[in-house]
Amino acid sequence: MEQELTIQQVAQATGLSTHTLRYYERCDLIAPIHRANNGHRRYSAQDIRWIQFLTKLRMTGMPIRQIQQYATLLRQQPDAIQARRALLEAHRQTVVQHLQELQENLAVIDWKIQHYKEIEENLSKPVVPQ
Amino acid sequence: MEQELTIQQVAQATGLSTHTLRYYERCDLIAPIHRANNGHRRYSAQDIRWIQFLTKLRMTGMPIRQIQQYATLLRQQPDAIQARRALLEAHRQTVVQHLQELQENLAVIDWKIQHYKEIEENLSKPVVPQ
DNA sequence: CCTTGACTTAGAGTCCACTCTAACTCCTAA
DNA sequence: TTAGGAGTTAGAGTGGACTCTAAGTCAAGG
Repeated sequence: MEQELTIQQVAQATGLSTHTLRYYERCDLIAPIHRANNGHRRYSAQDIRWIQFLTKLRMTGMPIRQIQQYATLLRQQPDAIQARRALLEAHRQTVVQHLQELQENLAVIDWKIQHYKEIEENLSKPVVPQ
Repeated sequence: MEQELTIQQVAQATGLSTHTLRYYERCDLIAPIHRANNGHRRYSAQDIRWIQFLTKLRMTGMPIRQIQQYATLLRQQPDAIQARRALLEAHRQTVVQHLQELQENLAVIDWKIQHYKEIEENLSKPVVPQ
């Protein structure tokens, strides 16, 4: 009943390459994956949920080191909810800050684009207006 | 009258290291800076304005290669306003997308934090309520 | 039997953006 | 006149996160 997926299927499902999936496992971002008789990896639904979440952590810029810590908490102290929450909240703060910074810088770029538009318009005006 | 700044002062003003300032110049992100008699760099107000803007481009994730292109347009075809605008608008789009992605992923992280909070609350409740 | 193709591993290579080093030149103040 | 400090250069080194390679195993199909 337990549907287990091959590394290819997981790559498809998560958008990661098979290389990256193995790399993450080597780095302990992912706990050792269950193997089929032939030694091939078989990912459980659990595994996939975790990989999807860790991808979100990566995409928000959490470094591998920190994800390692989180993953370790998850595996070695499944009861350490507070520690996990603390880690996520710290990360949340840096993401919020990064977002703000991005927005501010984007505003400057927008301003510049607007500025260029105005110049372009003036250039296209007839030399002697009216 | 023209206040020209030393590399140290520019580092101070922009938050970049002197190393990075020289590196940017070597990579042609910054045009060759005017030199004092002793060969030391002297940055003009213009230079500083450009460095500040390029820092915003970097902080929004524009790769060095692309900033090189923009800088080249700026120096070699000061009239190519349209090309510059096109470049910035393309970048703008990727930033907007990245922002959106960040926000979505942040929402998932927030949700997880919330989830942990609830678990913590339940754990702290008396075993036999009421 | 032999090939094909999906997997395995350890380890090497790549890309990006810095960041640092070593050897050197000047200038100034003790 | 010499010691310190701020510059200069070319080029090497670093850190992070992949990404790829080579050599091997194994199962199924022709």
